Amino acid sequence: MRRSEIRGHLLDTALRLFNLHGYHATGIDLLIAEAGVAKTTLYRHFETKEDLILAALERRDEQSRAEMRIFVDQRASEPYERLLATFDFLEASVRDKQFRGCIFMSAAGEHKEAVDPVFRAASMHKRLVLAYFEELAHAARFCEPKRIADTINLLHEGATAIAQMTRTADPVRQSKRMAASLLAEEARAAKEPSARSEGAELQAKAVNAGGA
Amino acid sequence: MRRSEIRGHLLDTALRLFNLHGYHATGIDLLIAEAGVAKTTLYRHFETKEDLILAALERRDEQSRAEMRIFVDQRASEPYERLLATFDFLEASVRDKQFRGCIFMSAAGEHKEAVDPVFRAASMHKRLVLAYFEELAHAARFCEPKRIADTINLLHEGATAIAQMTRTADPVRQSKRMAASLLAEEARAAKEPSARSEGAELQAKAVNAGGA
DNA sequence: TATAAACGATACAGGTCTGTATCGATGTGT
DNA sequence: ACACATCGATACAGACCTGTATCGTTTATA
Repeated sequence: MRRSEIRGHLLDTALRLFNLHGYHATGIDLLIAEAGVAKTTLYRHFETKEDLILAALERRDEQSRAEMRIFVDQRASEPYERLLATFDFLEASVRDKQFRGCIFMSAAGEHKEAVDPVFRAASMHKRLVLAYFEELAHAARFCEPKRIADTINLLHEGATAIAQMTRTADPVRQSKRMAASLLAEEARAAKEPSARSEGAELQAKAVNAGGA
Repeated sequence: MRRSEIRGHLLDTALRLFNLHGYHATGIDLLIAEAGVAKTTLYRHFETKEDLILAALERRDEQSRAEMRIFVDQRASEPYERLLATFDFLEASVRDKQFRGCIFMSAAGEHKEAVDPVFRAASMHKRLVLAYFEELAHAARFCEPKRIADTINLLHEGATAIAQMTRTADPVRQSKRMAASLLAEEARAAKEPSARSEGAELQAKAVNAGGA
C-alpha cells in the first residue's frame, strides 16, 4: 500500500468500525488489525485517538454532504422537488445493510459535553446539512427558508432515529410524505391563503417523482 | 441506608451517570463512588454491568412513561389535545438542565447490534411509547391510529435528536406546530374528502397510502 | 546509489476496566 | 440475645485500553 493511501484507508476503516461498534467500543488494536497496519504507523498519522475520530468525522462530513448534493442534483431539477429528493438520498443511506444510525448522532451521544471537540464536530456537520436545506428552500422561493429548512431537518432526524431502531426504511418514506404535506400547506398559505390548489399539485408531482 | 433502598439508589445513580457520560464511559468505580456504596454491594444486586444497564433502562422506561401519562392526563382532557400535550411533556424533559438526549437512543447507539439485550431494551421502550401514541390516536377517533402514532413518534424523535445537538427546546415547539398542522390536515381530509381540489385529493391519497 | 523518512513487528509502560476474594462491622429477624 | 444475611473497605486478578520505545526493513527521492 502506498503511503499516500494509508491515511485515507485508516479513516475509512475507522469509520466502518465506529459505525459498527461505536467509538469507545472500537479499540486501537482492532482498528490496526482491520486496517492491516502497524500501531506506529497509525500514531504517526494521528497524535491521539481523538484526533483520529475528528479526522474521520471531517472526512465523512465532506463525503456525505458531497454525495447528497450530487444525488439530489441528479434526481431533481426543480428546487421544490430537490427538497423532497433529500429524503430519497436518506432512504438510500438507510437501506444500506451497514446502516446503524447516524454516526454524527452516535458521536454526540458518546461525547455529550457541549465543549467536547467530538461533539462540536458532530454539531458542525448538522449545521452544515441544515444550511444545505436552507439553500434548497431559498432556491424554492419559500418566504421563510430557515423555517422550511428546520422542518426538513426535523423530519430527517426523526426518520433516521426511528430507522436506527426499527432497521427499516419505512420511517424515511413516511417522513417524505409528511414533508410533502407540510410544504404543500406552506405553498397554499403563501400563495392563496383561502384557496389551495396549486400547492397541492406541486406536492403531488414531487411525491410521484421520487421512487427510490 | 436500608437495603431495600440501595437497589433503587444504585439505579438512579447509574441513570444519572449514563445520561451525563454514556454507558461505556461510566465505570463501575465511578458509579459506586457517586452512590457511596461498596463494590461488593453493587455486585450483590447486579451480576454484571449489563444487568445493571438493563435494570436501569427498565426502571427509566416505567418512570418516564408513567410520568408522561400523568402529565398528559392533567394537561388535556380531549384525546386530540392529549396527542399534542405529549409535546409539552417532551419540552419539559428537554428543558431540564441535565438533558443530554434520549438515554434509550444513546443506549442503542452504544449497543448497535440488533440482538444485543441493551439494544432490545431500548427498542422495547420505543415500541411502548409508540403504543401509547396509538392509544391516544385511537381515543381521538382517527381512522388510522397507527399512522397517526407513527407521525407523532417521528416528530418526537426528530425534535429530541435536534435538541440534543442544539441544547434548546425550540425544535420541540416546532415539532408540536408541525404535528398540529398535520393532524388538522388529517381531520379535514377525513371529514370532507371530496370537497377539495384534485391536487389535494392526490395528496391525501399519497399520505394515506403509507402505513408504516 | 545514497540518505532520510516511513513502514511493520513487537515489547512494554501505565492506567483503567470488570469482576472476585477476603474480612471485620452492621444490622435484622426470630 | 443469637444467627445470619448484608454492609463497607480493600486488595487483587486478569483483561483491555491508549500511547511509546525499539529496531530492522522497505520505499521514495535527490
